[in-house]
Amino acid sequence: MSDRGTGQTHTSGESLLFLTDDQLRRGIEAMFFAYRGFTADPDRILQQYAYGRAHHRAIHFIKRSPGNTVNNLLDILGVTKQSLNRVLRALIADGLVESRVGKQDRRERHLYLTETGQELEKELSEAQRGRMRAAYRDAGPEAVAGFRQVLEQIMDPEMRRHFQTFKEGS
Amino acid sequence: MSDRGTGQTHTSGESLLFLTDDQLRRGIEAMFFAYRGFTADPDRILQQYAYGRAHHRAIHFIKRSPGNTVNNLLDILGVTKQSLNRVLRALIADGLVESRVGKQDRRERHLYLTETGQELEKELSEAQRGRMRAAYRDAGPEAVAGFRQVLEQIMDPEMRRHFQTFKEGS
DNA sequence: CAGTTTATGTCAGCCTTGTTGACTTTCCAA
DNA sequence: TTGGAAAGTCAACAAGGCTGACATAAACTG
Repeated sequence: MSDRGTGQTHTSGESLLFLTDDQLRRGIEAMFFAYRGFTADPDRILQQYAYGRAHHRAIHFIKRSPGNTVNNLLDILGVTKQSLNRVLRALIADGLVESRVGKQDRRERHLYLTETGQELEKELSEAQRGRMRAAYRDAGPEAVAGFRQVLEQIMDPEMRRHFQTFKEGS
Repeated sequence: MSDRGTGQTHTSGESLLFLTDDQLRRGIEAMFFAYRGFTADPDRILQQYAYGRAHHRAIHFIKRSPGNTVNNLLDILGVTKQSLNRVLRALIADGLVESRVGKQDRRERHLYLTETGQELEKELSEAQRGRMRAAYRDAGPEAVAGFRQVLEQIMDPEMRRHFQTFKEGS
């Protein structure tokens, strides 16, 4: 099983063994298991506040670019406005997010974290960064560069747009 | 924001700029966007069969180690037996998975893909591998090694056990 | 052999988070 | 002034998590 021709061949004398189906399968499983770990710590925290991952995602991207419109957030998160709205309504009602009417275009709502929202964001992101920091440290800077490179290639091109690519130098 | 002390320091003269909160944030977002791409192709296929990601995961791990018991699968997938059972029931009813009573221990059920199950598995994994292969090829073997290293560090230790580590050499 | 533990399955009910469809309000712009 | 975009809301539904309770069969243990 899984030793179909693809990837077993060689081109231009370079070994392409890292492209075998079995290597790809390992990569796939690594993504699966790692993503579980990646979300585990924030999930535990969110439970205490009766929130879910959807709330975390909204909080994260509002923190990243405060004043973002709902439409923009919808595009980034890739969910329907009804789905996002339910989450935002809860966060606004609980005083974690503030929705301000746009000044140029008063149809738009610009989203900001309140003080309380900042606090939860910090708690969540510190937990998540803690794990990432440990992983980065153990793997080293070169591995991290490869990690980021591969992840960026896995993304849909439209998502790569939202992902502010790390430009090195300086 | 996000320029707290951690990671900005230097130890033993080595630059630890890759551990800044901002770099970590980028890694976190990369995981988020990449995971979306990672599941996008199989998701599209599954929709045609009225299955979901949960079915894909079960199919994947039954394919990976045929004859696995339900308990083992539960451990790998990290869901409740009720949740897995719902999925397995559908797959068995649809003739994609076969459940055989254990020979040593007749309480156990050993799971196998049927011919039809193999076919769907192939369709799903070829789609998913296609994206991974392209990403791997574009990033190159060294980036892939780093990618795998970091992912393995992100996992929970218990999950690392299930993840058959790639041992290089020959 | 009796009692306990283990593996599995199943029913019922709940929650989160995604979906679609329909409809309203606001308001910009042609 | 009218069309359409942006945003919000209501309703209904589905997938796939969860807990709790319970049933069965098999294996294990004293």
